[in-house]
Amino acid sequence: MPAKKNYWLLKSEPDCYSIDDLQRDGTTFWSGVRNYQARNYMRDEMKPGDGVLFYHSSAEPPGVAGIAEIAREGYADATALDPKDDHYDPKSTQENPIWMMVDVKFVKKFKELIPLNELKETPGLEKMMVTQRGSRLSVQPVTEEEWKIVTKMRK
DNA sequence: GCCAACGTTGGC
DNA sequence: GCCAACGTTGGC
Repeated sequence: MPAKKNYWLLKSEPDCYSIDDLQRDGTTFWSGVRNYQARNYMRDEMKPGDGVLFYHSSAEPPGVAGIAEIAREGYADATALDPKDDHYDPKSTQENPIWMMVDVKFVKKFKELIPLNELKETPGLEKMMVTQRGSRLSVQPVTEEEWKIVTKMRK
């Protein structure tokens, strides 16, 4: 029996990497995550085919911009191994990587972004991590119920 | 630009 | 192992 599909919310600052960039690239490495909880999700729980809500953070307005999909399970984050990279971490090695990345594939861009405000007002999303005050985690699990609600909010 | 939240670091 | 200081995230 195939493993049950999981759902995620990935934050990106659109000034840095937006849904349009993902649409252009098709697939990208989700590198540079330097938080252990987020790392654990990527290393232990993400698998190809999982659904991704692509979230624009530090944007005006912040919100869910579209849908993507996990294309490759966690592997060593190359940016942690490169001394010239801003995200270089000397504690991480190819044999013993501390940080992980996954590959993410574009699925669709919503006709209109779903602003965080609207998520907060939508019944069923009260417990969603991103709607909680002070939620900073850049890789968040999303329940199947939340996924269904959010993905039905836009074309 | 401000500041709340919160993860990380380092002195003890 | 505690906890204050510090840095970062991210909404507003």
